[in-house]
Amino acid sequence: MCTKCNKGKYYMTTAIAYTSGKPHIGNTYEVVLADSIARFKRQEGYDVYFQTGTDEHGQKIQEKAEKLGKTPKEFVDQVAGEVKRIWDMMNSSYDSFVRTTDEDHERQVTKIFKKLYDQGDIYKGAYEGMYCTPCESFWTESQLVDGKCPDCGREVTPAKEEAYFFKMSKYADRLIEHINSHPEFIQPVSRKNEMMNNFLLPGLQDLCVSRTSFNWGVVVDFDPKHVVYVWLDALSNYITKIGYDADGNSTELFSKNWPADLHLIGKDIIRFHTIYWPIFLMALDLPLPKQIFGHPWLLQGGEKMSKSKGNVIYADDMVELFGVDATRYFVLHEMPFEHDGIITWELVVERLNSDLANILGNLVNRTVSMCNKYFGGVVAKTGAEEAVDKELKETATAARDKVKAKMDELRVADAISEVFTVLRRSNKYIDETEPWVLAKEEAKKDRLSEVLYNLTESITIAASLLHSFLPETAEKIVAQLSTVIRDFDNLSQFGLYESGNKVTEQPEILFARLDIKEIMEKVTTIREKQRAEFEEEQRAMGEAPQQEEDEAAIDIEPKEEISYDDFMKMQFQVGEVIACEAVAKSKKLLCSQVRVGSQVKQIVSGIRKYYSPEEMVGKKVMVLVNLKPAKLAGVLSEGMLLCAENENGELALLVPDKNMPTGAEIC
RNA sequence: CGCGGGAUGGAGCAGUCUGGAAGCUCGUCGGGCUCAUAACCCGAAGGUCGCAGGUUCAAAUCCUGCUCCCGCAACCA
Repeated sequence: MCTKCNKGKYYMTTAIAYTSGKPHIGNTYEVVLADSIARFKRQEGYDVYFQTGTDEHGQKIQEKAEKLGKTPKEFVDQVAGEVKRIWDMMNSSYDSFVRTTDEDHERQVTKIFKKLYDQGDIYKGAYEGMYCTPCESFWTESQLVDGKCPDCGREVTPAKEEAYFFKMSKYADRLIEHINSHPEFIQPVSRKNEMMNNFLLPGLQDLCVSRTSFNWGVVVDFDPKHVVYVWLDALSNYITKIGYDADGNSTELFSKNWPADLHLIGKDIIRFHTIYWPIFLMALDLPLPKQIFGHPWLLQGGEKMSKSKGNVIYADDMVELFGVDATRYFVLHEMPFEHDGIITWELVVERLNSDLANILGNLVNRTVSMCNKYFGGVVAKTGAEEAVDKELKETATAARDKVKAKMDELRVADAISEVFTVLRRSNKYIDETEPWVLAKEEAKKDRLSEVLYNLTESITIAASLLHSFLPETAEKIVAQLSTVIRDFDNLSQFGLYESGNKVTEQPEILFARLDIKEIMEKVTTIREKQRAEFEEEQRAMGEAPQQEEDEAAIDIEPKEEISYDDFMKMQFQVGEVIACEAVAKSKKLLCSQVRVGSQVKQIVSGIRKYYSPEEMVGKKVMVLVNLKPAKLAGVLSEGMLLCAENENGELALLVPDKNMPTGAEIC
């Protein structure tokens, strides 16, 4: 009956995790999602090849390793080990774990780069832009903040640097045509417009595909001061690791599996996967992947997780508190298809209690208990059917196709809900049939047996469908029922549970109910531990540890020493904001009329996010008066309002501690 | 006027393409049941579907304008 391996191959990948640090639960979500899809496809009968791994090159990694006093390789070895450990802990059933520092991968990337260069798709040119010398970074005009380096706020100068470029525009029309004729290519569909309108239709610029500012990467063999742009390097993993060879000696694994059926990625890197990657593939004369799904993010209480905010949730901690399957359940079920999902400890506990403990665990437990109590554990079909059975059977047998339909659309959360529909219906069935009432009359013994058989059968079907999502739990359930996970093909039939089987005598609690208070106490401990680790890391990197949560100390790059005369060149005065309005063309800027002494200056500042025009009016502020006027977003600005800035870029205006008249000199 | 997404009972979401009695899960309240993990089942309360106009017999859904939130804006991966 098994149809294994007759539906053809299914090659799927996750994005490879960037090894700049330990992945949090949001990153882990991706591999769990991929794993559930892989498992489901296998169950359906596809020959699945599932690849994941780590992206280990790049400037960030090099810098971080340096700060920690390690070689980049030592550093990525450690992080990649962590990633793999977490992926394994989550029970991900990948077939291949690629690392971009793998020798075979690096060799192929070198060859691919050369091939593209030889055929003229990559050419040597010069990158021109605004350069911030201390930060060693190029910025585009649009990235500059008030015409200055967005990182450090210092002046930037026009500069030129030798670099290799990829002729993106050459393939743009073909890509547009492909995307238009393959509506399933970019998922969710709403992303398609974003890519088209923002990037493809305005015209693609050639992409700079080499770097000289650091060397932790794949070296360009014919021009060794360049390393290959990390994205060209990273994206290639999807073909190199399954055996692509740029010289035409690709392996059988490659010819069998390419093109990929699914690239599962985060919504932040859709551009790289739906524009650059397909174009690289066209240049290599390879077919394009069939589908790219940019999944949403898991946000901690609506905010991005970040170590400095101290709100990171790690898979380790969740598994320790809830177990692997509960963690898998939460991320899979709580993640909507189109937009970001929210995770908080409270929500996890709520979901776990209501769904896993109450609906699923308790159903199995009460069913097994009744089998033992009334029939010594033996589950027998007697044929004593009643009308009420019909709906239960229909719900159970319809579930498989419903789950499949949702999975085909990659709506994993909805697929799980379909299984829970069966479980909810089963709980209701118990109430409808009232086995404890039947048990009181000897004459109704057959009916009682039939009822318990129907329940056991429904649970077996549900557990089999749950196997892709909660593999351990599904196995535990069928073990308690003394049966096995049923073949996919047989899940639309009712009554295959072997009559006369004996279920376990001591049903183990699948998911214990949790007390939110106890969990939150443990969470406090976890947070403290995290904070300590974060501070230690900061110390190891030679940076000052943060003080109190709300009073962090910040060190900035020391600037050149200046003389008193230099200081005196700057004219600071107290000003009073007499009018203020938002700059229409911009989102960040406010335009204030500031009275300084007897004159009024128009000053534009990037503080709209932190101050409303209304609250600005009447404020006494500190003004740098003799700054050369400049136009910001087309509006003339004749000075600067002084602000303090914290590590999150939040701004606070400086105001005099005591009341001072407008025009008072600040010295 | 840069591009795009969102706003639906206390919370999280579906429904919007293809107009036709406002739905799901959680929470709250009331009831039932006792096989079970204080679990399960039934019922109830609770919403001007962001705001303002318009089209229509009929609008959460279509059109126009507005407000607020969130992404992206191309070499930070």
